[in-house]
Amino acid sequence: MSKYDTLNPQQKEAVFQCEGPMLILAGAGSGKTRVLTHRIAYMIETQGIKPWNILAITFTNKAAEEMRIRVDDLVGYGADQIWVSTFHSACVRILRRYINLIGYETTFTIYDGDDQKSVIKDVCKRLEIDTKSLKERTILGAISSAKDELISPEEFTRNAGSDFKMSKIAEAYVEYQKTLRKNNALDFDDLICKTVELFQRRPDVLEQYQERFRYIMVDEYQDTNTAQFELIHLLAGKYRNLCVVGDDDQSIYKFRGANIHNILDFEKYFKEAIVIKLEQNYRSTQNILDAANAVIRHNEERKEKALWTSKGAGEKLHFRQFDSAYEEAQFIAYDIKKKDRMGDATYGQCAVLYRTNAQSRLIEEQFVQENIPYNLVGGVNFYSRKEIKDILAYLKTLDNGRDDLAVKRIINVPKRGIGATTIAKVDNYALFEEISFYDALTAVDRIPGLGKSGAKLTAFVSEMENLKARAQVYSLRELFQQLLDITKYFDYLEETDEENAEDRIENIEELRNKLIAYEENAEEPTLSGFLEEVALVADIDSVEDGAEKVLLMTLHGAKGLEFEQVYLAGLEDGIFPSFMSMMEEDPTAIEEERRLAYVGITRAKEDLTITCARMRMLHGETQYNPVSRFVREIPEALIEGDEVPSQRRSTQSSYGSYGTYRETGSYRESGTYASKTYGGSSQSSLFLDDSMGNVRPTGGFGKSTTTTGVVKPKVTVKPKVTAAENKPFIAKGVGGLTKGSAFSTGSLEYAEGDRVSHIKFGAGTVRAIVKEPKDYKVTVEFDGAGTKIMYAAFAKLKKI
DNA sequence: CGTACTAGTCTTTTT
DNA sequence: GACTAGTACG
Repeated sequence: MSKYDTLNPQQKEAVFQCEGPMLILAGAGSGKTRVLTHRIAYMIETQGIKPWNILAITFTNKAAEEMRIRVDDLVGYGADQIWVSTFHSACVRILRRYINLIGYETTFTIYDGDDQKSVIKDVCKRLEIDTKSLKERTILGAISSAKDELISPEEFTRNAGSDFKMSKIAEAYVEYQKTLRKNNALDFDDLICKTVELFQRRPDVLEQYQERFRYIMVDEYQDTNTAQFELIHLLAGKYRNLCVVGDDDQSIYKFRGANIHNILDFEKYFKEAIVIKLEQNYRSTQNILDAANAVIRHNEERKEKALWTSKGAGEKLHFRQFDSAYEEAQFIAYDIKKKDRMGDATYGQCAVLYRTNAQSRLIEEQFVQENIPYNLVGGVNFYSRKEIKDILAYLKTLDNGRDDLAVKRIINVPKRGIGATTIAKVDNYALFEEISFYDALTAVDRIPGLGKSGAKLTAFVSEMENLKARAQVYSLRELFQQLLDITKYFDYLEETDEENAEDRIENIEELRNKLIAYEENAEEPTLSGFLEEVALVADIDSVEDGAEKVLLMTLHGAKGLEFEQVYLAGLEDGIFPSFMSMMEEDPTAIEEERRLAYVGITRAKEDLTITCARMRMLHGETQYNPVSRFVREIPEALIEGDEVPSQRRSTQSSYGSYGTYRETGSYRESGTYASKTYGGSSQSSLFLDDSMGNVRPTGGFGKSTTTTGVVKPKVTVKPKVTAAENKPFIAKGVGGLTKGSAFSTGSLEYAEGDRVSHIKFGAGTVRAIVKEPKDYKVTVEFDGAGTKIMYAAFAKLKKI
């Protein structure tokens, strides 16, 4: 009896084949981690492969940790010699050693999103880029995509050609990269592409790592971007022992540069590759799998596969549609509470998944009210809180004086009477002398025009130098305490932000705990080491296992996890799939959303409850959404609960609510199906048609539909709710739903032949205007985007 | 130089 | 609606 006997035939095939390239297409819940860990064990125990020749790469620290633990369990010895690491931390480790070969210092700092933002802001100011017409986030997005694709500033500039916007972005990219280098800093994307650059420029270094990592395994391969792909291929280039595991159906990070073709075309790059499909699912019931399969089948771009299980059909999926997002949240809280009370499930077995972080709030409120313990993943990252960033900026300043951003952040926090003008003067001097901001501070007497402020700067510097000196002799936790003492940071919090001071101090204590934990666990604890660890954590990494708490998180956050009881909330067209994806002409945008739906469904082991709301508030607007198309893609026979308007009806009827919806929906520019923006008089058929499901009596609106103790809110079918009935009712609203619904037909300010502008497509000429019962249909020939037909109410065209 | 108010933006997802 | 950055004023 060996540990390998429990594997199924496909898993065995994957485990026993250690040499050469291999693609494992591992469906959700098919035991891929098991395969990877067993494969590692097999290599070491029976193939005599040295542990230090093995590299296993994952995307999150949590996944890496989990794999490490399981490998430790399986392999008696030497497991600690295996590199089990995320892309980012593996690269940091390599760069800390060799980045000096490509012009950085090995003490580089890592910039997070906020840091990037301040840099780009500064860059825009210097280059006099008008951030109204070219947003910072647009520029950063472009830079990030460029790096994902390994496009250098120079190449980007060449590609930009004479295009005004692109060449502006190119300028910004050049300047941004210069600034980072000057600050001896790398952003997240740099970590990957600088490593690639290192390998490309220094074949000797590459070879050293090729020799070291003779056996490479990559998890979640479908999420790799071009830079990561290149990195892996360079490393595996010599021995070609590359085993990638992934599921094209779970590729959900396109926006982050993930290239689904990395997995779809693996066999093209490695012709000799062995391909193994793992289709037996050990996680979910047949009903859940059938639902998942039914949904994902609608995607064109995928490798055909179908999950199956030896488990029984199990419970049917549950579907509930509510009048408001408030009631939806209420139901979820009640339902989970009921399961707990009835002994059907514990809180720790439940998870609520949603598309956007904003949706968590209502659910959280209900959980608080019902005293349900929960854990929220995501949202405002712990490390991006003000007080945490301040303390970290201090630590960075002590660790690496070259990080200008960090120094500027804390030079006047707590207040030291050092203002913007003084900082600007020092900055100018630093720029002129080509030294760091902090170095300029140490040469105060040479900076002209400082006046009295000079003394304040000197005081700050000696404070820092004092601490730096102590850092040499004291432990990290002692240094932490002295930092707090010397800066009187807690006093500062209490003076400036009385209300939240307690929470903020608590957060700092939490940071202290992390630092202490690091100091105790690390082999050779250093300040740099701690800052690095902190820089590379994801939200999901800090989720405690075994806590009896309901988990609340986005669908993205849930990938790789599983729960007995899963609630998918907000399954509405416009929320999930998102407006953004519905507006894209490119059909792959919806396919990506569908994969996300597939990920969501397959998280459930026993029970899946899908909910949605007819009406919800989003950035201050009331919005009406029909049931998500993804729900309609699930066969009726698998679902119970409220009626799901069928897919067939929605696609075949030319006048049905979905037909209308889709037609107009695809032309929407931005915002919502808000009462505010929707023109026309047919809103009742658009939004509240009872064919979409059951419309509940308006009287129950906002009030508790769930009477005490009874968890199942009854749904009464009402023949039809007219807009007139519905309108005043929305205007009143409950729970913050106070915005009125000012429906307006909106007369057109333009005519045929006029020049108009559109937020997304830019300038164009109106070719035709056709009046339709509920709106004007406008044909516009755009200068840069071709001819589009759109509804006036949605297009928000401006005459120019 | 620091504070208080206003305007603008945001909300798709994140290592 | 909430948060943040920018501006005007003391």
